[in-house]
Amino acid sequence: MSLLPLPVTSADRESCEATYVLRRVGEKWSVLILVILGEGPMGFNELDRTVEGLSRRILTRTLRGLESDGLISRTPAADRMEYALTDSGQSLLPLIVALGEWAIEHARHRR
Amino acid sequence: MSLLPLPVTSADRESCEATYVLRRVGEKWSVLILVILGEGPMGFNELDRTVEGLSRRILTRTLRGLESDGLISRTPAADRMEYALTDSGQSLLPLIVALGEWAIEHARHRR
DNA sequence: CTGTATCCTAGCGGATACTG
DNA sequence: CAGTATCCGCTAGGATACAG
Repeated sequence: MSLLPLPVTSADRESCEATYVLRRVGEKWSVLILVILGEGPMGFNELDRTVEGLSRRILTRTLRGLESDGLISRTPAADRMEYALTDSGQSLLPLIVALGEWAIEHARHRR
Repeated sequence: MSLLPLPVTSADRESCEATYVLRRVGEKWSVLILVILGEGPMGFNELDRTVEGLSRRILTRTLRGLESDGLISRTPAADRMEYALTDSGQSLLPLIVALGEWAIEHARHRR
């Protein structure tokens, strides 16, 4: 039995819900932000200071992307913006962590 | 207890084995190719015909990428090239499928 | 059958400076 | 504190044509 309809058409791809999550996961900082927020909500500047090498511009865009996918929430708190995982984001986290652990177990042989 | 060292430095990121897999998974066709090869080895043209909307150029690059990550093998067979999942690729597949299933369960609310 | 060569576009990622 | 405005380089993705 087959997981996929073969041949795979463009329409199949467009209709596939999986692609957008995969793209998001492939972004440079998204997963890191998700893992960090997995340890608790944070403000914008707190995130900015926590992740070295990430500019505010990119942080903003990354947060917006995660928010538009419903993975994190963005709520104004007293004197700061607070970012936190949504239930959706919470439920995705273990899968991402599993991917990370897989990668660590399988030493890369590239290059 | 924390999964991460906080703050996260650039060096932490560079040393993290997870990133390259995440990037690969985020590529447009990689996961699809992995899933297809999960059903059995295939030749180049077979793949080309199976996946509609994927040019030979991009197919070549995708295959090379997966190969350089050790996820698929590329062996000359009688009158064709044969691509197949490696053990490494086999072991990654369930995690990818899990991600796909997660995405299907959680209807996107974007846009 | 299995690619390569060329050329092009869009978008990610980033540096730097400015804003309410 | 939480962003925006500009500008810029790199590369993923693709169209099209050619090659051994």
